Amino acid sequence: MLSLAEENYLKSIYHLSDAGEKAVLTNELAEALNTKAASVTDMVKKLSTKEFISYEKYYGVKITNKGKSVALAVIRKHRLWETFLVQTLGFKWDEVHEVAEQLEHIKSTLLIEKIDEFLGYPQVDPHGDPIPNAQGKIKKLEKTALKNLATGSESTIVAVKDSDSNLLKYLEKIGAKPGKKLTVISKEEYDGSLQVAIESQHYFISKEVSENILVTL
Amino acid sequence: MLSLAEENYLKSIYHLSDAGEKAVLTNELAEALNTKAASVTDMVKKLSTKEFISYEKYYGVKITNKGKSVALAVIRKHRLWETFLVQTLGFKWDEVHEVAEQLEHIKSTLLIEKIDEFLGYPQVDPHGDPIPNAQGKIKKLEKTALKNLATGSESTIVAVKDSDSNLLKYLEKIGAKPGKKLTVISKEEYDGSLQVAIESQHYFISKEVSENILVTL
DNA sequence: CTACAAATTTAGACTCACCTAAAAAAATGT
DNA sequence: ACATTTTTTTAGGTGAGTCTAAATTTGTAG
Repeated sequence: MLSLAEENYLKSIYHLSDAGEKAVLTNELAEALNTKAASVTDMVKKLSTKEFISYEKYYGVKITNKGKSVALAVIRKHRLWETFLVQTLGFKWDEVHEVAEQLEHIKSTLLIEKIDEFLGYPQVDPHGDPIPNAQGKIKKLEKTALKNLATGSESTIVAVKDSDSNLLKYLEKIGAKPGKKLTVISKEEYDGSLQVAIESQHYFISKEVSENILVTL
Repeated sequence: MLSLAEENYLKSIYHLSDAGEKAVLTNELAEALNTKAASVTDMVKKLSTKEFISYEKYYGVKITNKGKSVALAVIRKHRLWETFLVQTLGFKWDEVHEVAEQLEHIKSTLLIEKIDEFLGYPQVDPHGDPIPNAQGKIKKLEKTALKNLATGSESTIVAVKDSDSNLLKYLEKIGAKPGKKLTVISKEEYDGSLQVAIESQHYFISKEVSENILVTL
């Protein structure tokens, strides 16, 4: 059974390596985990002998498939808990991270499968990040800012980048929640604002706001 | 901030001392916490200097008010999580303990208050144990086995003692769930069986079953 | 190519929570 | 009352995960 620290290292390595694409350096990891390089070296040796990563002195670490599957399980739990906190308990999505960091380490496959079921098998968390399935498969979706869309294009809201609570309230009011469909009616060249339709209601959206809404086609 | 181990010690001390009534001995604690007496002595010294308990060599420990409030906060979380697991996620109440042992250590007052609200401020957990409020006050209720009731008395089901899944299924079928009202219609002296009404339906209940249903007047 | 800077590793130490074995105190039986 | 048993404490040690300071390796600029 992996310790809390080991799980956190693997999660960070997974993220910093872009899902295992590139190697991760000691200092990057130390920074991400709020610890010192010397501590990272120690832990990295341990994870290496356990074959969750491969480690070459002075060249950084690469995550193995074994390591990836641990990382993805933790990420799955993190994102499901975040979704639960927001959808079920009414947390604002900028309040959930810290708690989810704790909940992601609860050991019980039954629990997380029940939460998944209870939430109706969501595909993305409240930040719009995809939730790995029980086998660790991620369905990755192309996210782009609303402002990049062409006139006439249809898309689905996936997340909001900023966590300003005025913005959140405004979006709440116009029904711009993750999952909602959205069509770009027109764009104003001179100020970057645009007109959109959400459930056949039309709204004007400023350039600033349109940069903070993430959508998928 | 208290460590996981410290919280577990305080919780055990609280329980073993009958809510702080009597002193707890080193060996009792070692047994309850699955550890060795020598380890208990160490920890008990630490908790004592932090004033969560008072400790007198060879005479055991007594929990202080400060210690009680920590213990009650942990117990509150444990019981709310158990209630959540059973009521919301459909766990059987004999499957929840291990997971709740982990969840009770999640640090977030907001989270536990939201869970409490979501559950509708339950008074007892699925085992019929009372849930302390946010201030640590426990409303204790007189529990007794159904078999002890006199003919004609009305009561509310509070919990089921046994965790036999056939029993649980049977009780499910006749609607004998915690919270349900129940009236004793008649008692048979020769075999201890009794007839009860649950929501104006009448059922025969054997002596064995009546020993496993806990009620409150 | 060499000297310096930056990144990384090693060495040694700390805290936490646990352990075993031995010593000490308290409880018990006759 | 005293010897034996039981309980508890002390002493010393372990592993996990962290730290600082020093040593080493790698990268870079002239």
